Amino acid sequence: TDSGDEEWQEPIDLVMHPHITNVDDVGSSSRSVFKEGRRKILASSSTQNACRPSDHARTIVHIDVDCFYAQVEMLRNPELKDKPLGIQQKFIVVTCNYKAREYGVTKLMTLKDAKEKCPQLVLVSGEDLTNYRHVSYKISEFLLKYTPLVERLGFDENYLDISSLVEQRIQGNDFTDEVKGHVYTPTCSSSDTGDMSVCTCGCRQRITVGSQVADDIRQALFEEIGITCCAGISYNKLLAKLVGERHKPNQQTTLFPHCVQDLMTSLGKVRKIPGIGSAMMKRLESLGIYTVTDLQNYRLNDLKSQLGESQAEHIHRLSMGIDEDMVHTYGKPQTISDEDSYNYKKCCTLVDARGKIRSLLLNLIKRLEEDDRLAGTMRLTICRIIDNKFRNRESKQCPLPPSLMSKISSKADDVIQRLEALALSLLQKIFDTSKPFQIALMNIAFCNLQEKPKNSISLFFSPKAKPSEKSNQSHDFVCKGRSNCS
DNA sequence: TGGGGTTAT
DNA sequence: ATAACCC
Repeated sequence: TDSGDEEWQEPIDLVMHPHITNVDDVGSSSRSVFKEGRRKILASSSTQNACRPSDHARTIVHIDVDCFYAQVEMLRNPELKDKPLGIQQKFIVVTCNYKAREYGVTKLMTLKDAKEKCPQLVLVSGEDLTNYRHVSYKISEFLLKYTPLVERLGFDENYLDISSLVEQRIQGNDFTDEVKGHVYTPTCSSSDTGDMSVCTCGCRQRITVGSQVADDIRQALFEEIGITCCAGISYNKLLAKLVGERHKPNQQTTLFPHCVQDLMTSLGKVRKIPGIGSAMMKRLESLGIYTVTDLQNYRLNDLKSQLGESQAEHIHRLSMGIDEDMVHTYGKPQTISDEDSYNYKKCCTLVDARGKIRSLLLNLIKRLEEDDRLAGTMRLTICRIIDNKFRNRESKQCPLPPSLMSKISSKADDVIQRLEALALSLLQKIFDTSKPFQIALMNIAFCNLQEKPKNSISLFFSPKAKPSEKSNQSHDFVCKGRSNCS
């Protein structure tokens, strides 16, 4: 990167971005500051206060809706607003509003525990996700008004790359020097001082303006849809997500590069890093790695020999707050699935199984019709109970004949019967259904989703379609998705 | 624990 | 097809 700088030697463990070649982001004066910052890395190997301009070029916002399901229910029925509210799925309170949290109700608490904490708790069933899904997409589509770079994570989180919006505001002098909302300040014993003057590259201004954009977005989201959310603002997805959680609910927090090390250290356990799940956590524990700091200080080469090169490098970078993953524009979903779980002995016979399959399919077919695509594949996933122990999930899938799928409709009973038969044969493939069994959960998924062919013949027979409008509009939607552009 | 999703191998 | 990850 610094070809003209001969005295500079990159410390081997801190070669973070071998592929980054462009530093055109920095002017000539800040270029020396850049080097200054990197010398600091040499001075104390555990800190990375340096401004690394290419890495900091983006402005990313993470939007996290406050207790999403509860908000949707309160929107639908305002009488619930001032009551403690829990959303129930089977015998679990999956989430609750903040009034309920005052009583000590938490996410994923059993019904029994929740009622003990809060006897007046109002419960709404949240097993049918239809309405949540609709509101979820309404929110993502609202966010698309700001930038096409919106990525969904679950139903209630979105990443936005607002770099160009920020650039516009800077060019148009449409900003101030004040950060909107909270600024993350050092909380733990890292060497980060919180001294803003350390942050001297252009990202300081971009992130500041980013906080102003985020604030506008959150206000507009509340005015237009009535939903409150938290936002985290920084220069990559990892940091935006992590910092947004610092002030909840309905607040936003901004993170500048000079406090990244402190934020990462403050997480404590490696499991707190999004991307490190329970399986990776166990592997790391077996290596004596428990905290983010442990992971940062572990020799990268040793980690590589344990986890393989790509995984080792990935999580090692995450531990330092480095994440170059781009914001991927969302499109239509890749799978459409429906699932139900059965406690006790609700699903032990073929008749039971057939009934469960049927109701899953009826639901799915409606959704597939709304989606307006054809499913190329059907997958059945189940979870069995064998001598009172939950087995792992098992699945089988099969192709769906296009001739069958093109006739799909909630009214075409013969098609439904054929799908039912196919699903049952998938069940047979998983285990011998003539022997006793107990199924705790079934999931049916339609995947390999393909846009319906819109050729001149179907256009001709389609009742509402006007040929003149058709070619334009279909192009529009096909290219919104990620995988159909070939 | 529930009812969804995605990506990597 | 499974196993990891996310909410």
